[in-house]
Amino acid sequence: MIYTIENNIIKVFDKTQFNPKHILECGQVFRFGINDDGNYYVISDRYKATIIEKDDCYEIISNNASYFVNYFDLDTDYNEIKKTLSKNKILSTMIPYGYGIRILNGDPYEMIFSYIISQNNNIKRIQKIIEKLCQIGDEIDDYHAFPTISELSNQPLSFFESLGAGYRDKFLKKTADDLLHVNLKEIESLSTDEIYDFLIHLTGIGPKVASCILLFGFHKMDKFPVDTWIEQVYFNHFSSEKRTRPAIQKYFESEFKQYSGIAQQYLFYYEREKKD
DNA sequence: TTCCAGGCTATGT
DNA sequence: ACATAGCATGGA
Repeated sequence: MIYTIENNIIKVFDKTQFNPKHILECGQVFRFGINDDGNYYVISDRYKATIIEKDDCYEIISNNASYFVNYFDLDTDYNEIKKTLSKNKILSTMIPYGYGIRILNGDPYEMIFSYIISQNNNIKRIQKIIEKLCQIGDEIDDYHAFPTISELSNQPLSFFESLGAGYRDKFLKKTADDLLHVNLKEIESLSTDEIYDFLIHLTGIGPKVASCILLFGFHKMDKFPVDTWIEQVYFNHFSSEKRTRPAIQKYFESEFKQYSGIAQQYLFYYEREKKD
C-alpha cells in the first residue's frame, strides 16, 4: 500500500484498505479510543498513535513512526487479499462492512495477557481491566505503557485480584511468573505449531486464546479463532451442521487457508456491527 | 432474576 | 479422545 513518512507523520493514501474504525473496532485490540475531537487513538506496547482523516489520506501521528508502519501492517496489500477471499460468496457480502480492516502486529506479551483476560468476558470490561493493569506501566506523556514482564511478575496475587478480573486473576499471576525467564523473541522464530504448543501449556490459555495470540501477537494469518460471535456467524450464515468450536475452526481454516485470520476479522466485525 | 460476554481448568466417561 | 460443571464480574 502507498504511504509516506515525514516528520514522524505517516500518510496513508488508500482509504479503501485502511479505516481506523474498522481496524480498531474489529476486536483485535483493546487499548484504543476516540478523542474529544473525534479522532481515534491506539496504544501498543510503549507507543501511542492518533489517526486523523484528511481529504486524500489518513495521517498517523505518533511518537514512533517506524513502529506503527509495522504495527498497521502497511507493507501488505489488503485489496489483493480481499480479492482472493471474495471467491467465497458468503464472505464477499460481509467484507464491505469492514473493508478497511488490517491485522495489527501487536506485542506478544501484551496479547498474551490481554487475551487471557478476554475469556468468557465482554469487550468493555476487558478494556477496563487492561487499563487498570497498565497503571503499573511506565508513564509516558498522557498514558501508561503496557507493563513489562518483570513489572508484572513482581506483583503479588492481590494486585491481580484488585483488577476485577474475576477468576482469571490466578491465571495472570501464574503466567506472569512462568514467562519471566522466557524470551519471546526466541519463541517467535519457532514454527506456528511449536508456538501454539508453547502457548497452550501456559495457564489460562486454551485453543481460542492461543489462536488469537498467534494471529495478533505473532502475525500467523492462517489462524481462525472461534468464539461465541464466530459460532453465531457460522450457524447463521455458513452451515446448519452441528460442529464443536475446534471443528468450526478447522472448517474455516481449510476454506480460507493463509488468509484465515483476516477472513475471521471480517466475519467478527460484521456479526458485531449489525447488533450495535 | 436470569442470561451472556473474544473460554479455560478440572474432572469425569 | 470427547463431554460438561463450575467459574468472577458486570451490564442488559
